[in-house]
Amino acid sequence: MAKVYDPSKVEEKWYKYWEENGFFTPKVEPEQKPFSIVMPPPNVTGSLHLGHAMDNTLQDILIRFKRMQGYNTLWVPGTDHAGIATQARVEEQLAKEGTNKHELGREKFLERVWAWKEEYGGTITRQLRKLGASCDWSRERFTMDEGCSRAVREVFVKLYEKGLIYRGNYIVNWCSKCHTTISDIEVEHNEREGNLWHIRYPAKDGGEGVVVATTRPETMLGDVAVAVHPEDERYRDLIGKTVILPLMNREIPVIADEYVDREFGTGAVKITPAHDVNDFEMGLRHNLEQINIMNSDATINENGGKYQGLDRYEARKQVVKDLEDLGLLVKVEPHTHALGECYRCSTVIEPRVSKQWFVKMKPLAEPAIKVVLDGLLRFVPERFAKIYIGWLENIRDWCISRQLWWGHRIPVWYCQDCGAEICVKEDPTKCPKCGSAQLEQDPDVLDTWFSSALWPFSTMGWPEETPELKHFYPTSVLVTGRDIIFFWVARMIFMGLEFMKDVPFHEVMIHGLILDSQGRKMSKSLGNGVDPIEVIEQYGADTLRFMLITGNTPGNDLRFHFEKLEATRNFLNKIWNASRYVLMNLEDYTAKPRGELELADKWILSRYEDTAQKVTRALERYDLGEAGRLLYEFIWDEYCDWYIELTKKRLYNKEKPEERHTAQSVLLEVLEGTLRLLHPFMPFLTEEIWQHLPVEGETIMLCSWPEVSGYRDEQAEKDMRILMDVIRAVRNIRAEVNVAPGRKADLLLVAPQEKTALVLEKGLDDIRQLAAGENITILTNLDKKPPQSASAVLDEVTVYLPLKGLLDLDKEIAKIRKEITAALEEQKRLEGKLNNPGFISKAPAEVVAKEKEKLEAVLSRLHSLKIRLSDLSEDME
RNA sequence: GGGCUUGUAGCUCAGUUGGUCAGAGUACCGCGCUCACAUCGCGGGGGUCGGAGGUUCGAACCCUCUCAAGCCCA
Repeated sequence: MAKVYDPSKVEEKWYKYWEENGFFTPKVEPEQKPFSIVMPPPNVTGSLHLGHAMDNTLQDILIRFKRMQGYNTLWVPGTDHAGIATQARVEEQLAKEGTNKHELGREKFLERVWAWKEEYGGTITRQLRKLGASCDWSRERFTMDEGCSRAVREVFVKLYEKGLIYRGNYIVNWCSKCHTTISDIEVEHNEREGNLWHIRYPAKDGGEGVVVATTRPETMLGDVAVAVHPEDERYRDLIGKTVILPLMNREIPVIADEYVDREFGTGAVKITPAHDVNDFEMGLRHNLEQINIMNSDATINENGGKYQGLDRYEARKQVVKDLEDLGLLVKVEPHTHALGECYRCSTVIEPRVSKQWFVKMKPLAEPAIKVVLDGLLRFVPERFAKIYIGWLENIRDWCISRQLWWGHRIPVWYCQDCGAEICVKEDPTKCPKCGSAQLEQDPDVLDTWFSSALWPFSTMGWPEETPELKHFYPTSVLVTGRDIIFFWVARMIFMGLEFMKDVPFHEVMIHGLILDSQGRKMSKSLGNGVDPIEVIEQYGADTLRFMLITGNTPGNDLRFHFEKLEATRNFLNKIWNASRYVLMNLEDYTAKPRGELELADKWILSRYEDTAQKVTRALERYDLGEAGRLLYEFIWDEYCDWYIELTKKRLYNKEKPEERHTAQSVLLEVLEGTLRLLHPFMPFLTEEIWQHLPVEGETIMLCSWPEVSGYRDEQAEKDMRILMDVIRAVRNIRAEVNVAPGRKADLLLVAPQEKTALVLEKGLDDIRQLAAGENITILTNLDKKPPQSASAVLDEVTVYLPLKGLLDLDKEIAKIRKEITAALEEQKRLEGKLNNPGFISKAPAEVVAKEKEKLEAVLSRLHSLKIRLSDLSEDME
């Protein structure tokens, strides 16, 4: 084995081994307990980013953990057809070729998209393999594949028949660049600098009229009214009057509506029902006309008079200029306001009235709220449940039609003869009403999230009643980022409840985002993104995985630092080298019952057991960071820094083969168990090492999870602590008085308690080795004054390191005095506590006992310190 | 405007239901290439736990207010 672990040499090999041997692919075993996850399908257009890397690492850890625990484990991977994104890619391609989708025609265009998907769509799934994801690729799905499409069709038709899908003329969010409608949650609101233009609308009767304030002067071309608050004194007389819309010279009424905010602007607001959501609703209340003044590319249309053909922002400039010329522009003031932008391309959204398909949300939302309130579906961390519920309680109908070609086509046909609307599972050939064959299918496709909402059951074969569906649905847990709770999580829940009559998963584990080192979101525009594949190439997948899940707590964001990666890589290397040590000393090892255990053996076995228990518990409550931390501490601080060192004397002494064998056996047992605990986190490293170990089996990933045996040896842990404290104390003294590490030193250890002395006696060799001691004397009672020494006073032991005239007495005395002061303070604090009747009567007995123990320890130490001080003082004389 | 999260050592973060809590990694300082590892070992300095008040025998941890940063929704 090399001195340094090189992940690039082993990762690909093991992944291939696992995948080719079908280790990721479960057989459906109805009598076994199932554990299943559906992977949030990344966009086919995408490549892996750190968010995916973290999300899938979390899932892989859970899956590998449960697999080892013996669950029948299924992790379904797949990709999403990503309507807008994918279509845009192909359109770009066509543009380069000097053509466009309209020249190609719908059918040919879709062929191109499929071809594109075949060629580039595999990128992200290849990258997931590099990450080590143990998902079942034999069940990989795509939201546009045959099965998923059938599910979409089934769901649409059923919802339609139930009256939950309808077509209506409403104001929707239009992206003039993507050229499609988007749903409310696909709109991002960002603060932008703008102006508030104050414009006078003169009265028809020649009066002053009214001044309105607006952030969008160009929309006045579509104004149909001016609204004021009914109780606004300023405008009371105007209500019901008519004003003249400048530029268009249209007569429009002044109406009263409570929606108007008197404080904002002038208190009078222009009403453009076709281009503003609130105006739209007010328009319905007052039965106002909707005048659409824009084309789909956000240029002014024929309803905009002389402004026709201008882009909306050009039109704005022109309108403002013309108003100014007319003397109707009263004032302009700077104003920041939230603008709706397209989540994909950041183009400012244009509210627009058009005929779209909607899902009626109220009836679907109610049960989705209930399952969470009833605890049938749990969010981890819990606080995300509130966000989820809050959203569903205020939900508006879901606009599901998109003006794209790539996606699930809306399964509705219109009879060209009788006008019938036909929605059926199989494509119709003639109108069921009039028999006409003149049918035309709706040109739009469905929102991509419509199909992903079905993911938990569509991937398992629904609407067929497959064995997978029966066994693995509901899935166990969904792991995803908090940014798609609305887009995806909520929709899966109500669809699952509606069509499977059961939740799609029992728990939702929400994790945070990955930020750059300065705490900013990673984004293309900032150029601060980090490519996980490059990280994997440089540091290995295990290092990336471990780094992504440690150092933070569930639900919180994580800052990405290369220093953290390096620290993790070093940890991997540490494990590698600890394993090397074990392996190098295992040549003559044979598995047979071992002899008597030493204190160190009992100690490490007990610590291992404790670690295994805590790691298991942490994983079960989805606290993966904590589990990783526990393993880090156990491996580095306990197994490497102490246990390995403590075994050296036995391993390097071949004269006592039995003792050597015992050490080998415990080293191996603990290492092997620890590797299994570590495997979900670092699949590649653990497999590579495990394969070198003298153990049975095909792969570590199918080994059983270390069972909790309940073995703990409190006494061993306590005794070991004494030994460790003494060793640390000696090292400390040596460093303080500058005794070269290589130089041996004599030691005098005084332990008043017989049992403590016995522990030291037994640990003599260990102290000698780890503290570089030469002649070590252990006494229970110091009958004569010790030689000139540097010393350390512990609770149960006083350590002397004789220094034959080298000692700086002043310094030593000062040190002891300082310690006495500290000890006295602690004594005071503890006594104060124990003399407090409130504490004695109200605190639990264990706590009181603990404090008493502490006091005794302090008193004992204080006693030793005083003796020490008087001895030193005598030396001074 | 409503809601959520965060504010603990120079930096990045832990701190499970209030009682060895004041921690880890990193950075920094000393000493060491001892036959697993210098991607290392040993030792060390460093924080009035954002601020104020309250509950309690006892608060980084619970309550109120307040300041700061970020996110979501309107």
